[in-house]
Amino acid sequence: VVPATARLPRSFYSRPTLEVAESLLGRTLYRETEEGLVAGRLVEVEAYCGTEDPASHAYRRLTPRNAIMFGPAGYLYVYFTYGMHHCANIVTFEEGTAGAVLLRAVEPVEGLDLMAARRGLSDLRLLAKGPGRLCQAYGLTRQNNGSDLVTGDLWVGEQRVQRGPVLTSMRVGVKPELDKPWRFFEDSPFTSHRKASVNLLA
DNA sequence: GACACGATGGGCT
DNA sequence: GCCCATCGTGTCT
Repeated sequence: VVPATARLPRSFYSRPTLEVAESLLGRTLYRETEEGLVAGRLVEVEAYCGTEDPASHAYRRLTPRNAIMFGPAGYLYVYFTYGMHHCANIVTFEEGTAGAVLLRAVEPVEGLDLMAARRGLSDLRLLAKGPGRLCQAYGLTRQNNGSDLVTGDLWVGEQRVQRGPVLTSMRVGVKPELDKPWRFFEDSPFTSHRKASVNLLA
């Protein structure tokens, strides 16, 4: 059952990246297409802080791939990696700062059959655990790069449901010397890399 | 043009 | 936990 909740306005995303990342946790990510509706509660995200963050794709300069991150907040940045996976981010902060929040995992809520069909498996815990799996479950590819979360077929609802405290850790897959404790997650069977859950901000 | 390298995930030990 | 497929992208020549 999809809760009757309005989508988040652009002003939600037009804030400092770490604030947006923390406050996205527990909110529901929706996508409605011809295939149907899928929804999942965000349980894991990571903040990437543009030209101030050597782990960000936007660290060096604006390029054709990362251009969307330099624009206004509330748009989707999707990139392709390892020859087979997509990762989706929500652009944050003010135009020109290139902040983004990587969507790493959701707890599936609605459209489980559609997610399972797109993923080619039915294990609930594996539908959207990890950024590549999340993109596959939502059907997101480079074609969705630049999608507007304020008006488009992908959006985040205002309602927030938290099943536990917001934990933080170093980010996943980032060289330690470049990293910051900018991963925000909930201890959940739907969160990836639970063993790497060192809370360095506590 | 050439080349090195992933903000990963599935399979196997 | 370890291995590695696979290809778009950025950077350098």
